[in-house]
Amino acid sequence: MTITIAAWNVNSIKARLERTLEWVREARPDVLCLQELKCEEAAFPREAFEDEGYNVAVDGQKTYNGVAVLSKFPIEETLRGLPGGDGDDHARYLEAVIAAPSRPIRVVSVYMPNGNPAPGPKYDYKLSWMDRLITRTRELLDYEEVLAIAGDYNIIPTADDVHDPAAWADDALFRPESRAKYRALLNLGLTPAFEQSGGGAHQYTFWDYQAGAWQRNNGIRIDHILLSPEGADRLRGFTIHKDERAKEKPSDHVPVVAELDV
DNA sequence: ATGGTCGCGTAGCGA
Repeated sequence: MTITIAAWNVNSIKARLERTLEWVREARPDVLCLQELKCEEAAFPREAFEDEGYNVAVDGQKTYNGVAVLSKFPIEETLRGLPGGDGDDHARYLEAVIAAPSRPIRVVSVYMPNGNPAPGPKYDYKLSWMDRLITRTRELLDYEEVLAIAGDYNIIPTADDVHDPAAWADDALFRPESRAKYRALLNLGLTPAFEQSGGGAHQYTFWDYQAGAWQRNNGIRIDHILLSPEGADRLRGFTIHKDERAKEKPSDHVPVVAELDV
């Protein structure tokens, strides 16, 4: 069977509810990982998605962050928050096993720290958060399952993934240490669905609200779906739903969708 | 042009 796994930073689920529901009705992803909910779990519009046929798991937070996993199939939540945080209470990591009819699929909704300004404490937090993700990913890869780690990584992987590399040289999303840490994550054995399905230059997933970034196509590619070997073997396609950015009251990110033959 | 836009929450921060 074919299933689709989507990731979307909605930049407030309350501000984006109608836009999100509309897209869900059109795209009907089997699994949807959401980021930047900007609300607590109790305030998440759970019923609206249940009415569309989805099970819902939420790790919410007031004002900032917040991640969710929605699935047409039953969800078993396996981990909420990355271990090793020493009091880190940011809602940025939600891991679950989806009981798809053919086989279980492990899915993680991730919202990586932005890290700006760099250098500084926020950048240190980003890099240490990535170290914690690397540690957890090692454990997950040992399971040898179909695994998708999907979301807003706040990482521009290469100079092909930004309109103006020079302008972003000192940004936390593009600095060498950030990109090296991202490569270290991939080198554990994860495959980006984007690259596996052909990749390409200047395929953006985010355009700033400011300075006419969308109109000028001043974008960056920072939303990624990373697959275990068992997942990468089954990848059949990857799509960036760029049209969402042109609609009324859009998120600054657009959905990305991986299609797997499981 | 040394800003520019959103969302939250109702000032100023985060992105």
